[in-house]
This record gives sequence, structure tokens and C-alpha cells, in this order.
Amino acid sequence: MTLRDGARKELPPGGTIRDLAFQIGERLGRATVGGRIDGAAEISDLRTPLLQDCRVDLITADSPDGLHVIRHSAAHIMADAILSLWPAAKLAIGPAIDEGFYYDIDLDQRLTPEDLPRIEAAMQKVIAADTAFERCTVDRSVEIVRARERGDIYKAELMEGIAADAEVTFYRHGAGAFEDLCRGPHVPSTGYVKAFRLQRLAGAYWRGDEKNRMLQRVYGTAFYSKKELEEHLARHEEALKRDHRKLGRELGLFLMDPVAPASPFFLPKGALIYNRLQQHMRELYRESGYQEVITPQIFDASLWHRSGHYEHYKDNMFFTKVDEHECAVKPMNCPAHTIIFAAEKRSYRELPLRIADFGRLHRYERSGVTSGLTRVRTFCQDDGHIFAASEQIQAEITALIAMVRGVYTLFGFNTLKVFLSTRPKESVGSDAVWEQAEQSLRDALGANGVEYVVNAGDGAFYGPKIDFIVLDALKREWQLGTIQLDFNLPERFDLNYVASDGSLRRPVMIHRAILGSIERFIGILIEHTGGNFPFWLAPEQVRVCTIADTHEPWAREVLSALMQAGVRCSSDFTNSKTGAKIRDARLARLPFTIVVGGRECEERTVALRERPDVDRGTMGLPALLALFTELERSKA
RNA sequence: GCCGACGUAGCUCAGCGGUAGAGCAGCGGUUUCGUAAACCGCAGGUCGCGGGUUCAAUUCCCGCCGUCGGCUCCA
Repeated sequence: MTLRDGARKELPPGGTIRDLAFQIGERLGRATVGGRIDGAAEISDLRTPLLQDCRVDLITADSPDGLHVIRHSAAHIMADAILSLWPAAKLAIGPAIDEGFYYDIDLDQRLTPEDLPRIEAAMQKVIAADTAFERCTVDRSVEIVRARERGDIYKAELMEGIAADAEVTFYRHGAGAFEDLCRGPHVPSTGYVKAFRLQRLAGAYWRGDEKNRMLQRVYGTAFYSKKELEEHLARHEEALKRDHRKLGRELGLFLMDPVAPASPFFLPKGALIYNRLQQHMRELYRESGYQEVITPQIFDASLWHRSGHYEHYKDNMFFTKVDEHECAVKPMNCPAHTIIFAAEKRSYRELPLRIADFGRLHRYERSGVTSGLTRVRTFCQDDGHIFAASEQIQAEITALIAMVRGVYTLFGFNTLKVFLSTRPKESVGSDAVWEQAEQSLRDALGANGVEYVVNAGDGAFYGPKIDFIVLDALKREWQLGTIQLDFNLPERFDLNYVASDGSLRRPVMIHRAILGSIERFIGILIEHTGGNFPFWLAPEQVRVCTIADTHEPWAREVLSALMQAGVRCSSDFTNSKTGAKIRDARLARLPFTIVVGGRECEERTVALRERPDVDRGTMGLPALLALFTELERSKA
């Protein structure tokens, strides 16, 4: 066998991964929960015999892969505990997931949050017993019959879905008291699960299909050690504190009202951020050769029939009647832009024609899926469409990738994941057109050295796309920008331009957005920054505070100088104590606070304090204004 | 849409069959103070909306609206 570090080991015939680990060392043997053979995606069980020369990566309990194994085992232990409390429960599936694990069960009795501690206690018993996880190969057809007889329809269905010639395995623990259909692997014994917590209950459809029965899902998480579990729970607490819905209310950025479900009202401070973001994008557009347009809100249904939205996107659209004509509120700007393109005879000299639009979009989202600013029914994208000749695609995509990177870096989103999504089941256009579109995106990504993952079948109905996902300060993933190729709309709207040889050619459309939706981006930014917006975005940049009433005249002079310089500033000349004023400014996430007292009045200076609590000392007005002007300019 | 939980003052929450309470915010005073909460007072609620049970409903039941957690990361 070859190990990860290149070392080679010999094993006696019939030797397993477990034997290999113990051969290397007693401690490693005890910490090992599985192995990866020849770099396979799947982790093999400890009991897997190593029949021929191969490369083995041992998976220890404290590694990311080991965590997955521990969580999977925790799911089995939870299922055992649930069955001991409610023997009538039927088990569906119970996998390990990124943040922990869950088990879907079918039980007539409704579980309540109060049941979670009971289940945890029952799990502790199973863990304390520290019995071995045993793997056994079973006869598929026999077990299907047995499962059917027990009324275990979910397991029966799962086994029926397994290829007839594949090995079917069960895992047992508790000296055979609990067994479950499972591919494994599992930790050697229940005692390996040292730190877990059950978190919440939820409904989940069998196989995620709403036509199926709704099961009860119990979510939990497990870690290698108590310390890691505590850290995870602390991170979760931090995420709750940064929840943009909570901060949005506390900081007076936006509000929601039942009169317009899933539709935010941006308050003055939120609107400031909103407009500042748009302004930034407009600056980039100026540099990148985009022209902004303003297009209608409501269109005759015929437009949507022609664009294909009526057929493919109707369920997400709002309809209305105008003079007995069926009309729809726009869910996207693209069809409007085709109208603009088609309104004139276009020359190849005009291409690539880049059109930007901050139009308001409305999409009907099902009541259960909306959330704060991140999933709303009305929003605005930093939307744009590029009409290009096919030979211009790669250069356009390249420019876009640079633009995307620049924007994300500005906001401190330093980790970028890129996905290429290909043709979905429900789609329009010919195979050849799709193939051509997907290939041009691959070429552009490759030419720019961008690493990406292919999401097969995840494209838009009109074309393949590149999606950009960033990691925020709490390491959570958010999808932001997208670049989508569209060979379909130009066809449907019969768009063309006159080429240099006088012939009529069909342009390609590139749909692109970098922030995605402004609403959603603000929500993400609130959570990313915890409400501490960079100076150039902060709705309130500076607050001037007096220590006593006598300091107000100079404070007013300072305030008016700031205002004239275009700094967004406010004042606190109330009779509160200085400590209270500082506290208020902190809670409001002010980037800077100015304190003016007797000394400053005499010297005609200000005492400057920077968030979170950096003393910037005292300075005169010219230095202060220079500092703010530079921060605003550099967007630092 | 579906499953579950929740909806009480602007916010955070208590009360849960006998008709509503606190803290913060607000307003009015007093205090003039040097970097995370001065003090006193006042005001503020169709207890989400509608129906039912009851002598009596914020409280129990039903419906609706809204919010929150979820609704394949497949044995």
C-alpha cells in the first residue's frame, strides 16, 4: 500500500484499512474512521479489505472527512434514540450535511422542541454504551421483502432504487439492537460521537418532492470535540447577531410591512446605501462603455409570449389587465432591451452594444421561500445586456470577469467560487446552439485561468451561465453575479446587424449582473460587515458631539464645514453625557465620531474617534476634511 | 404551496380564562457633564385580523394574514 506521504506498507492477505492504520501506530489506529482508496470520492469503511496494491489516504476522526463520518454515525444514533422513544417511527433518510446531520422520519405524533432534549438524553445512553458499528452485507431482495412486511416503505423504496448487482449493506450498533440500510462508513463505535447537539425540527418532503408525504426532519450537528462544537455554536450566535433583518431594523435601513409581503421599504439610510451602490456601478459603467436606459414596468403579454417567459417563467410573474389586454409586470429587463436593439438598423460598428438598466423587477416567489432582503418579490438588479458579434464573446466575458473581481474585492469578498451551469431539462434552442454557447463560456474561463466547477443542468432556460459565489466574513456562501449567454432571445426577436460585408448577422446577447440584486446585495453586505459599512457607503459617516452646551457654536461651525464638503454627518448637541453620546454613535455603527469640548473650542480643533474605538487624536478642520475626502475617493 | 413554531407599546420581552406589565426608545423637566447608558416624571396597546366556545377570551378552538425555521447536500 502507498500512503499519503508516499510511504509504502505491506499488509498480510485479507488485511483491512483498520489493520493498515494499526500497523502504522496504535494512536493512529484508534483515531482512524475510514480510508479513501486511490483518491476515490467515496470514503471506504475501516473493514474494507485491501486486496491489491493501492494508494490509501487514512481518514482520521478530526479531519473534515472524518467529521462527515462522525455526523453520519450521529444520525444513526439519533435514529436509534428516536425509535427507542417512539417505536412506531419509520426511518427515511439520515445523511451528514455540511453543517451537521439530519434524519427524516415518518411519525404520526408531532415532535416538539421539548422532545429534543429527550432525544439527546436517549442518544447519550447509546453513546455511553459505546457499542461497535457493525457492517454487514445483505441480500437485497430478501431485505426489500422484509422491509415491505414491516411497513418500512422508505427503506424498501431506497433499496429498490439500488442497482440489482450492487452490494447492499446494513450497519448495526447496540449489539444488533439498531440496524439501518447504509452505505457507510461509520466510526468504529458509538463512543466516538463525543460532541453533538440537536438543533431544530422541520418538515421535509420524502425525496424533496412536494407531491410526496411530509416527513419530520430533526436537524443536529456533531463535532470531533466539545471545543469545536462550542465554537460552531458561537459562530451561529454571531450569525444571528448579524442577521440583516435584525440589523436592518436596528440601524433604520429598511422595514417590511404586511401590506407588501416580501417587498422592502428602504428608509432614508437604507436608500442612501442603495443609491451609493448604484452610483458606484454607474461609475464602472462609464469606464466600461455601458449606456444606461430606463424601460417600462408593464408590458403586453405578447412580449412575454415572444420572449418565451410566458411559457417558461409564468409561475413567477405578476399579471394584470389593461384595457382588456393581458399584461405582465416585468420579471427581467432583457425583452425590453431587445426592443431597443431592434428599434434601429444596427451596424457591426455599434457592437458590442452594452445596455445597463436599474429597472424595478417583480417576481412572484412562493410565500414560504421569501426572506428579508435576500429573497424578495420586488428588486432591482445591476442589470445589463451586451449585444455582441460571436467573435466578440470571449473578450466581453474576459472584461466582465475582471469587472466582477474588482467589485467583489472592493467589498472585501476575497474568496470567489465560479460555477458553469449547463443546459437544463426545460430549455429552448437547438442542441448546436447550446453546445456553441457552453463552449464559448468554457473557452473564456479557461483563457482567463479561472477555476470553476460545472453545474450540469443548472443553466437558465435560454442559455448557459457562469455564476459567481463569494464567501462572507462568517465563511458563508452567497451567490452574487452571473454572466449568461443567450442565443435564444436574438432568434425570437429576429435581431440582426449589418456586418462589414453588408450581410445581416444575428448578434448574441450576454445577460450580466455583478451585485445581482441590489436588495440582496445590501442584505449580504449587512451580514458581511455586521452593519459596519465602509466610509464611502455609510449612510451616516460622522457625528459631531458636544460635551456641554457652551461648545455648540464651534460644533456647529464644524458641522457646517463637513456638510459643505459633502460628508454625511449628523450632530448630537443634546444634554446627554459624553459617554452616552459615544455609546449611541457606536451602536449606530458610525465610522467616525467627533467630540468637541472646551479644549477643542479654544484651539479650533476636533477630537476624532474611529470605529470601533480608535482614538485618532485632535486635528484642525483642513486635516479632517482631507482625511474624509481621501476616504471617500479611495473607497477604503 | 406544504410541515412546524411564532405574532402583546416603536424595539426586546413578561402575563395565558376575570379585561395588560417591564426595560429601552419617545415626550416634558432637572442636570452642563471629556469617550459604551445621569435623574425625575408623563404618555403610549381594538394583545395581527375575523369567527366560535364561555357569564367572561390577549388567554381555549377554527379560519385568514404575516413572520421565522425547513421542504434531497439523496441508503
